[in-house]
Amino acid sequence: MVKGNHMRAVTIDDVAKKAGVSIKTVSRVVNREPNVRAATKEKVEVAIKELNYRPNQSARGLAARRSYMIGLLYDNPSPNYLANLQSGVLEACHEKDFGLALNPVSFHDPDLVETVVHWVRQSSIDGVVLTPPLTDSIPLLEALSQQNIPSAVISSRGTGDAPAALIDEEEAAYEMTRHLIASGHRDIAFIKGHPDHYASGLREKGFLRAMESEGMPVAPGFVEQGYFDFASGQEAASRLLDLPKRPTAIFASNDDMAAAVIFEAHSRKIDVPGELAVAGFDDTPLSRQIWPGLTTVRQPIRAMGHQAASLVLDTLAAGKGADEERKDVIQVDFELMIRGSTASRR
Amino acid sequence: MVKGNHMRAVTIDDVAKKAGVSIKTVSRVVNREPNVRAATKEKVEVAIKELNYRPNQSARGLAARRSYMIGLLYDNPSPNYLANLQSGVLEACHEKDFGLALNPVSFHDPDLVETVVHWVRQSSIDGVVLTPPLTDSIPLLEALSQQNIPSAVISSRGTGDAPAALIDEEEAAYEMTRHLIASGHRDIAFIKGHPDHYASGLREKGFLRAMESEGMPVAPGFVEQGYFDFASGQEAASRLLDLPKRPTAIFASNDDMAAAVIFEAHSRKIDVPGELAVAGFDDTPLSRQIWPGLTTVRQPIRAMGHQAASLVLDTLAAGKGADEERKDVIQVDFELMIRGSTASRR
DNA sequence: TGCTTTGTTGACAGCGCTGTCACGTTGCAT
DNA sequence: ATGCAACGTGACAGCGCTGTCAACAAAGCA
Repeated sequence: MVKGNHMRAVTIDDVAKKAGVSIKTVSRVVNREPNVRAATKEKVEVAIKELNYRPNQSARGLAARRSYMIGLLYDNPSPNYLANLQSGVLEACHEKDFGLALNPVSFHDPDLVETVVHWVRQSSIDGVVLTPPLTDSIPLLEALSQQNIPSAVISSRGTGDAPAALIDEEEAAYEMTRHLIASGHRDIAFIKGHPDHYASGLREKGFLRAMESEGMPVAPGFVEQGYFDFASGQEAASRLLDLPKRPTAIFASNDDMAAAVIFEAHSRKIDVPGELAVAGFDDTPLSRQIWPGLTTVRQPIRAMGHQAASLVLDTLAAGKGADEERKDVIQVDFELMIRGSTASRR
Repeated sequence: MVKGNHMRAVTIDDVAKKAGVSIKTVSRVVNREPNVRAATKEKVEVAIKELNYRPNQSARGLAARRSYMIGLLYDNPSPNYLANLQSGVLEACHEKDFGLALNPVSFHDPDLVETVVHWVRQSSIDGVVLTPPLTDSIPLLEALSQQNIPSAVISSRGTGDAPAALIDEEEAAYEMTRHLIASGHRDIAFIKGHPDHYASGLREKGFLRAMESEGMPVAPGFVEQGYFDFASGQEAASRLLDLPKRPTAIFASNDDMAAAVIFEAHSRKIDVPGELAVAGFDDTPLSRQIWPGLTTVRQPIRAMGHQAASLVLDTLAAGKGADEERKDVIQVDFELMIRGSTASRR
């Protein structure tokens, strides 16, 4: 039996030969360096495409003393969030011939900063993308910046000044609340998100602002603490529905908690949306898979992941360092997804 | 402001000098190669510790023509599946100081095999973990094996002979069906999984075997085709519930489709589980977040990911190649999760 | 026109490590 | 003792790429 045909991988030499230029020129094209004549560039690009050439990361890393990888840091996100985000980040990396290194960490790890910095140095990670709530850890952001590691944050950003891809959380919550009000609700309760997440505060602010702008008081006990997970949503819902005069609508800071509200309502034989309207935030698949469909805010996580990764990669390509302040903030559009759970009251 | 302190990293030369040996000997110690005298090894290890030396992965990868990375191949899995699996795989990689490279591909891509082989070759991926339905592509498995790339498959495996981490799908479906029967159901319908997935057939087989073993005929039209997604589940449910004599229980091949059945039942005011019992497969979070809670089969995806990755990594460590046939099959336990959606009939 | 400046390209020297091979040193059977 | 494995070690040549610098061409300027 013939052993595997170990055809040599396509190298920069092959491309250079095919394009009739030196390997250095190929290198220039690959790395988008300036000062390459358009015609030459074209030739090289054709050769690259024809041979389906991909630069060898190890060789690149060794020669350039970097890893050509960016890191994605996350702390126990919802599977859906992670999968979508990662898909976008991965795509951006792929476009720029970068690799992606995943690093699940714990926000409450006292050695978080040290761990991350060590990891970055150890693996020569060229840049990182942070997800909430890590995005709001000033010490972490500072350490990264001090190490000269370009980074970008997703979704929220507290007082940091890293580039970010996010939506206007407050405005989204504001509009959702107004939708509830427009549907005829006055007694609207709110379930807050995890306090570690800066965005939680923004969503709450949006809710309160909408209520206030309509001159509608928020009844005592109508704002409950949640932690973004189903269980905490269920507890909050339970307390809310136990209230002597219970709300006619509940706006939960994310879909999992909103689903919990619906679950709790169902098990108490409270009709949704007849007796209780429910709104969530995130537009997870869950929101379409429960009955009734959940009214929620859609944020394009995948696109945001792509944007954030691109911010990092562009910084890398441009400055070769993170010196120049490029405090970009890419604000993407959210969208209210109106479904059965807030169908108009009769 | 001082720019980052660019201390030169500790290299193998530093260690060699300090230990008074050649760099090759240091390399031997680092790679646990045999034929190094204990005393020498000791000296080197001390030097490594004192200098806090870490081998440069890029250099290692370049010289050894491997990447010290394994790949995870997947085709559009559910976010939950991916996140869990990946978490397990990542953990296994971390334990062995390996990196993980993700590669989303398309099962129906006519160039699938070529794409994957090229990717493996170009990035010097040392081994791969496959997820369904890629696990069932004989051409892919063969190409991988021919390229001498150790691989392991997750969940299902068709006629291939790669190492695998899986559950007894048929037995699980069998037991679930028996649970339904034990709960008093006779008119049980089944929604099949995606035909691309080998496991779909196994689940159906388990269902049919249970029905047969009880001498219960499966009514015509009681087996519907589904594709693992919510929409197809909804269509199948719709047809099933339109039947003149509709089933009293529906067993869907996964949770998403089961959720769709419940959704459809709800919107037709059919009480679950009173008038219709529903069972799923996978134990996704969704199964706990809908009302009523979904009876389903739990399979430890995360653990299976860990196992599969370990299979690959062990092969790598052992043979330096995938020559010796080590057709391991790790069968892990599933568990019936009985929840509200199949509560006993009165 | 001659001379500088700017743009474009390639030759070449490593980056830090591992594979190969050759050399010296043991241990063990004769 | 003697021969011959097996063991232990190091010299050296790359792995595929990028940084540096020098060569040369084109363009601008006096």
